[in-house]
Amino acid sequence: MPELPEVETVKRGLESVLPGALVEKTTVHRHDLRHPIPENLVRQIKGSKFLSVKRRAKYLLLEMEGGITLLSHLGMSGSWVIRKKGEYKPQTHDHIIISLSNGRELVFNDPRRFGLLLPLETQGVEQHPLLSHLGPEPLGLAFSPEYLKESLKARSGPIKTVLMNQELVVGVGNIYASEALFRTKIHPATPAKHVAGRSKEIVGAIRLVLNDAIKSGGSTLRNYAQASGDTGYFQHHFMVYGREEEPCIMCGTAISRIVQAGRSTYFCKSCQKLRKK
DNA sequence: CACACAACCTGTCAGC
DNA sequence: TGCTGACAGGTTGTGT
Repeated sequence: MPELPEVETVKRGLESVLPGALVEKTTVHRHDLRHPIPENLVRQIKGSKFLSVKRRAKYLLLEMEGGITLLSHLGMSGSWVIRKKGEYKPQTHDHIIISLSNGRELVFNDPRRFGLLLPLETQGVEQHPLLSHLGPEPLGLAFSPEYLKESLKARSGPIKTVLMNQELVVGVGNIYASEALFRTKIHPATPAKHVAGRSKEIVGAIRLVLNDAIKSGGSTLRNYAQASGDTGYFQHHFMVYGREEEPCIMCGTAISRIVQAGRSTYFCKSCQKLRKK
């Protein structure tokens, strides 16, 4: 489920419940996620209080008392869900269950196990190898038209793939890259350097799409997106993603699907013409 | 260096 | 009904 809007939605859900809660008990059913969950995690956080919930790129950072931050990533299929104790019915692929002092349970479920949960030292956590190479936040000031222009100038790869590179800008994944490009009328296969001059539009479109999606509680395709168990509804606002063969909302032309770097890209071949330079 | 691609793992769905 | 292949919102290591 997880591009920036979905992770931001989960973050807000956790934020309303976690701060101030103490860890009473942690159960780990499976350790073998993308990185193995350290054996000492359970001991390490027992009795500790959650202080805050932050998001960096598509990562969640659960800051705890005692200088520990739980770094989490949802991968392709991960979810954090908060449930009232007693109402909890175990699900397949529930890998971690953290029982809290406020009558809730925090459950990490992840069928494909591309997700991540690592206890790190809060001090200098941004310097951790998983975070240190990340580019600017797309909704922050550092992601400026000037910055993007400079970044695109040197890249010959297709603009859609380049926008998904987390070293250039974080949080834009397969759905929102297609959606943002449709709004700029740029063909997804255009060499990035050819549209460096249109960085202002691209920045604007990315911000617009991500903000709209956050307002909608993210997109829910196959799994629950929100910590409450509710579904987001931005999927109903997709203009091109997943709409192959359906009419373009602007011109009626059938939406196309191509594969770029192994991922599906959706676009309108009439609205988004591929032009040479 | 920049880019394409496979791999990681499980579930679902279309087609035979 | 059961099998097979394609595909799924991400990231990383390897090869060219």
